[in-house]
Amino acid sequence: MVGIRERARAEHTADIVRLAREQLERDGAASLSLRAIARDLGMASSAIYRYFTSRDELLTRLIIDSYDRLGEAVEHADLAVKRRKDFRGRWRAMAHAIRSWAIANPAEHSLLFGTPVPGYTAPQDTIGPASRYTLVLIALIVEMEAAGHAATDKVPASLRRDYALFRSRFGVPASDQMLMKGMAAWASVMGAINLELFGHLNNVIDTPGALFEAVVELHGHQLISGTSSTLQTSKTV
Amino acid sequence: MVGIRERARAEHTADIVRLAREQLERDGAASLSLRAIARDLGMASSAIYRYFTSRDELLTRLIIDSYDRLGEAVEHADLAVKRRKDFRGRWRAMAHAIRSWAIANPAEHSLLFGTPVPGYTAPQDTIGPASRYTLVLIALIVEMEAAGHAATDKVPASLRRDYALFRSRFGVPASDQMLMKGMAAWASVMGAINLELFGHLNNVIDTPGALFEAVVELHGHQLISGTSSTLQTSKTV
DNA sequence: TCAATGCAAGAGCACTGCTCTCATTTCGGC
DNA sequence: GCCGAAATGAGAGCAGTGCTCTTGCATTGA
Repeated sequence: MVGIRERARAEHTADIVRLAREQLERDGAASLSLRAIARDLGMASSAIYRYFTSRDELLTRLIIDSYDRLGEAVEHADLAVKRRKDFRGRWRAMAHAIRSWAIANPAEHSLLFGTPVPGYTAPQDTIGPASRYTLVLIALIVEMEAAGHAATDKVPASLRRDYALFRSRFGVPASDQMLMKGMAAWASVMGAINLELFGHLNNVIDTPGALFEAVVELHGHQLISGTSSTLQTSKTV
Repeated sequence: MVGIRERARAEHTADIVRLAREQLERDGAASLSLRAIARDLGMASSAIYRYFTSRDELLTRLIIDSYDRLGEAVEHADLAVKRRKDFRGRWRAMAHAIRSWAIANPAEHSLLFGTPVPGYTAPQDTIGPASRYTLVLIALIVEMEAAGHAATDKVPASLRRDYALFRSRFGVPASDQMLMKGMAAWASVMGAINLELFGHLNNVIDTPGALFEAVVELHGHQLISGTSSTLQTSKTV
């Protein structure tokens, strides 16, 4: 039997989160106000603290939810590619999914990938959901390698230990080379999206989507081809 | 003859900016407080408004200054490479300069490349200084191309008009291909730095500097080599 | 010398996160 | 069903914020 109180508590918590998300989407994370939420809910501002001990805790909840939504969007985009061996198509799909989600939810994207809120340190709860969208990417490069897409680039010695740790820590059977390429591709995609969303292309280029596509294609090449161009040359000559 | 008043005004303005920058470095942009600055200066908070009409105006001043410092750092790093034809070395130098500056000045970096302050829209004054560090990059690819480093990658049709506009708007004599590679390299570098500084590599990799280096090398290849790997293959075969 | 201007201070407004107290409502054991 | 314990909500209040307005004083240029 679920008590009246328990039920009301769940509802109120959900209401707070819902209103917080609306406010977040409208005004951005920085101007998220507990008092405003309380007003909208018709309750005293102090009552909010029965559900969230601080503004940061509410923010953490929003962050976790956002990571989850992003992860879901990317997973969905990947699974929508029917030919599972079409690695380039899957790479395109997930990269564009990240960008589309960011454009559709700019405030959430900023919350996740923008300036960390000062004084706020992400608690352990966030690192699980935070990795969800990257797991899709990792799965891709693992499958690629299993399908014979070996990479032969030179890997800086300084990274080998990191990659070894990464492999054992997350149980990812991918080569150093593939991990390096994958992370570089990841960084590029996130960088292009950030530049676009944070206005750094405003007076530079009119169709940021096209630039993004160029970045995606370029790293698609990198991922698919066995080596980067210079080494390729010395091999084919 | 410079009046007492004029002199005092300049000094006070400089003091305000100096204290603001100290506060920025210590606590981040979000918690920059005019009242705190006024306290440190031993003056009434309302007096600050004689020098800056709003908090945003002070922030704008800090942004412009930061862009200028970043630009200076990158220019300096580029000029420190004596062999001007060592394009790869120059690319490395400027990429690492951007990262070093960001690590040395995390709050400033966040101010420039993090979440835009809500409700704040960058005035025209900022776009000049904002482009300073990118001009170094642009100069590099122009010189590279002049030295015969032509790129033959396929350029998406959707970007041609943008690049044509870019060329005429900024008077940059670079090919579509080179512009595309340059922007992709730029996005990657900024992306890797943001991921590192905003904590997204925290539980992933222990030596972010090494990952950054890998990204830099990868795009160094891209910039130097005539084509990306796939096209290269079809040419050399 | 004197009016005009620049400037600093102080009070005040509307807002924020957060804490404390106090009354009310619900819950679980008897 | 009763009663103490726990959960909950309201309200006042603290310390802080950006910003405005008035008021008095100091500097300036004619």
